[in-house]
Amino acid sequence: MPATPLFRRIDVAPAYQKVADAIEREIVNGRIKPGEPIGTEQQLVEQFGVNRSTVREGIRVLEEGGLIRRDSSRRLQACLPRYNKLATRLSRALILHEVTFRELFETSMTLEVASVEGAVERATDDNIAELAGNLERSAAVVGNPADLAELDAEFHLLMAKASQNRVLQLAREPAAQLFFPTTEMIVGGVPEGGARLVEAHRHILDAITRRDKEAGVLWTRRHLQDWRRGFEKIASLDRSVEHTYMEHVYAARQ
Amino acid sequence: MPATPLFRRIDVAPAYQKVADAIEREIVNGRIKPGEPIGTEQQLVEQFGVNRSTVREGIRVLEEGGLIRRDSSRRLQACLPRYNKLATRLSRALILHEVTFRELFETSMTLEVASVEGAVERATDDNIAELAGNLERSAAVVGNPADLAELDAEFHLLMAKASQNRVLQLAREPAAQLFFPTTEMIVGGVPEGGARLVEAHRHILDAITRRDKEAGVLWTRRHLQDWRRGFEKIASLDRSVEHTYMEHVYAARQ
DNA sequence: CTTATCGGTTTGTCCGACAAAGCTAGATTT
DNA sequence: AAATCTAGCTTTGTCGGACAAACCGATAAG
Repeated sequence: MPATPLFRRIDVAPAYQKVADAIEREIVNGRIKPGEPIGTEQQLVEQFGVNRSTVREGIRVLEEGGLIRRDSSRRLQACLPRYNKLATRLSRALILHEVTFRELFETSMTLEVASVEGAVERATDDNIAELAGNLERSAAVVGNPADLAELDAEFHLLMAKASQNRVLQLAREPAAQLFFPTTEMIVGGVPEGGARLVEAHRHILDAITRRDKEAGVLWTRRHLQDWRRGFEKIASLDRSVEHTYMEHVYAARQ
Repeated sequence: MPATPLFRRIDVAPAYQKVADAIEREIVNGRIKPGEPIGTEQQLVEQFGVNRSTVREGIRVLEEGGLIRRDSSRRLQACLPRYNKLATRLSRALILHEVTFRELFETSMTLEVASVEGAVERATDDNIAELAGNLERSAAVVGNPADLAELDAEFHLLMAKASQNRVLQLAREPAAQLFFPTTEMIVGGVPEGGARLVEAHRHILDAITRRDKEAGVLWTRRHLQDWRRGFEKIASLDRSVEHTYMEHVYAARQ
């Protein structure tokens, strides 16, 4: 064998991958727009000249990647990758990498503060109405940790939406998916926890309405610091998210 | 038919999905550790009692999700989802959602500042050595926009790594993948652009070494503001990333 | 000790088939 | 004529079996 090979490994991507790539190209280039049909499996079989099993493997790849989906009648169509579907996989990755709540907290602090700053600058009346609706519902379930935790997650999601920054929305989602499920156990474990949470939301929304960035940031920080204090009463910030979930969150649900 | 149905649609996930879910569960809760073999397709066929085509569709789903991969000999094994593989999907999603460079810039500013703060607090000697190595190589190619752009992206990646915060590393990657490819055209288009970039990196690294957070943040902001000024000379911040890439980045490469 | 050879596995692909669910259009009822 | 029903066609999800190419391990030959 020559010291330097004359030919480099010729890379024959498997057929199902080529099928997936070909369809992906059409979508990413915009030749197939979101919502438009891709065609039936049989049509793809004819167009690509491969077996239906092969086509189906390619379809699974794209489906999991969020580029195509099946509509109500299971026909294939292109779609815009939904953030939270992708974020779910990222959250899973974070768990497997055994990140700690300290990392999660630090990053969420950064991203939530950025969210509120954006929201103060650019929230529309609709955004504010949505936040107000959330606040109202939260106030009504202040004694119910499970419902309140869900509404808390929604509040922060709406705040990110109000920032009108989709990159930020996307960036915060994986961390948020891991961060906010803990709210339930924290609110439940601290007396007055629910009331403090709603109070903080009220101040944040007020700051957004008055376009008062300083107040918005201040109350967001306080709100998250509250979370942190509550968390440290029941678990260590430096243990992995995975272990903590195993012991507290999942345990509580059984 | 009764006005309100007595039973709601029972949701039978397709078999390939159940296969994927079952394997995913084993990996996520640690019964199969990264690197461990999953078994051959035939074994999975026997264990799940479904057809091989069905198993293969499930495998595609997990493979695309980054939870399993095939080693050199194509045997299946569990693996840790690689951030940047997932980040690629997210970047694609951002393009399809037609985000603007303004959103990208704003979020990157937030995340890079958070990175440098973390790096100032927690960078190890190894991190600093890596950054110093990058700086040295950058200084050597200051006149070559393409190489310099690549090293710039690496510098910021190393900075995130030095923050010791994996959640932050993950959160910044999708934006970074879209943000930094533009550096080349900016450095190339502004006289002294390369020198200013290296100078900024030098100050940032210096601040990290001296644990001077204020200076680190200051120079990171300046560095990104430079990028922004350069960018605005050649394109609008408010146009979508997709269109801008079409016109500038891809065009320049042909 | 290296090279060559040869089964046995495993993957990637193909073919053909069928039940269940959805859709369509003609037939039937009101 | 409009609404409803029904039967047939289409499409998906799943299955069984098949085969070539690549890979692995071990044994035989140089």
